[in-house]
Amino acid sequence: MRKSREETAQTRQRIVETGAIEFRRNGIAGTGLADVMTAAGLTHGGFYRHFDSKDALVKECLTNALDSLLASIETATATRPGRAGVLLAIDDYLSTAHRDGEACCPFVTLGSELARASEDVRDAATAAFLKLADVIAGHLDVLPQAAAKNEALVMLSTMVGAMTMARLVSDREVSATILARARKSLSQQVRETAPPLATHADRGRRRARGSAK
Amino acid sequence: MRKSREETAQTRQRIVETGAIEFRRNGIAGTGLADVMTAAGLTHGGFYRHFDSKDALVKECLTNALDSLLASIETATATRPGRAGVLLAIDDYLSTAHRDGEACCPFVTLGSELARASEDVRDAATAAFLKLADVIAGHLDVLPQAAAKNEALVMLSTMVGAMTMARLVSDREVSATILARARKSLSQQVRETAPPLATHADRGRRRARGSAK
DNA sequence: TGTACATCAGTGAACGCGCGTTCACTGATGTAC
DNA sequence: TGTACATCAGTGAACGCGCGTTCACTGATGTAC
Repeated sequence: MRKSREETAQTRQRIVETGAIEFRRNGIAGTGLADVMTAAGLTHGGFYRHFDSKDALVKECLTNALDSLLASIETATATRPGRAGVLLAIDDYLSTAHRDGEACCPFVTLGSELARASEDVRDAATAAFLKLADVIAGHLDVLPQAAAKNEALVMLSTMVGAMTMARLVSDREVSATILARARKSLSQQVRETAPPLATHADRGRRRARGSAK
Repeated sequence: MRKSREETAQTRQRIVETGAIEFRRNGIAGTGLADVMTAAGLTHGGFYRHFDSKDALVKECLTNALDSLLASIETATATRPGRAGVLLAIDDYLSTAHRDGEACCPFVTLGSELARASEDVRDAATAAFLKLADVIAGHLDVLPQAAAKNEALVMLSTMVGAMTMARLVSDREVSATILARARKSLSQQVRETAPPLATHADRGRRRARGSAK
């Protein structure tokens, strides 16, 4: 039953992609290797031809999921220049489609489990989180990059927290409200983003919207 | 070996408190009943004299943990009137002590697992989250309560998200940065909180800090 | 108040089950000549 | 290019282990008279 090199590589990829979905659906501890292999159309015995251990699979699946997340946020931000791109990414992330989909953010679907994962796995998660912050920060172009990255870290935290709560809450209406208010709050935050010393444009905008008539 | 009614009640309480810590430490799926019972100084066989199932224990432990969280936030907010109390609660929650302690917020330590928990468990979590939002909203007294509650939902989401990321990140410095920037951002948000139509005091404060000079 | 009996908290062994991992085996693929 | 052999992807059974749950048993507590 030996398979060709190409087929082997495809099988391996299929296991990773299946696992990336299954782990997010049922959690790391809640997903057995047999579950993943069956979902990938295989029997569990062949698992160790492709991976050294469950943890090795978890790491690859997480990396796969994080890459997808990064790609989707890069796509969204790239659609429009500057802060407008960030607004789009926020609305995508904080959508009910993202909440209910099988590709939901791994920081949300696996968040509490990742805190207890192996150093390897946590390193991968950390790197991806910082890369995400860089992408967001790159579009907060009215700020110095150091300040923008700090802003991005908080914005991403709000996104992860809001999605986490939107998923764990048992009331659909509350869930939708959490997402909607987080979208509104973050959008406003992005629009109000301004460098430490106000620019001319910013001063005009602030006066027009805020305290004056 | 029968115990007195008082002893029995104490034992039960001890199991719940031990479980509330163990489940947060190792996750729900990662904590066995034998682990909890041993940590409570008992053998696992006696478990079913106190609870119907693991899920029943989980529910009680979660409720216990959520009550503690609510109490700590109520205590912090009650220390100072109005928004100053909220600032205190934010700093408490987003501290490294809270991050590293055994009483860390269950939305953080169990977040992704709770999304897959029984309806019972999720109902309890939902009620607690809304109660927390009410406590925070009650102290955002410059806003109408409906608006204040919406603000509170987003603020709590940011707190949960920032703590989640601070725990899962493998780099201690990044972890501290996430907490620090979330504290700063939320504090500023609370201080800038203003009713839909700016008050005199607010207008003066905004002019002094922002665009003028 | 004292006595006899029923109750039941806690112990420790056992249950079936699913887990991660290993292994003998199969037969198509890859390699060496 | 063709042939002989080695490799190895995948199967299905088996491994030891820990899980949630059950149970017979013990003996102190609670209750009834």
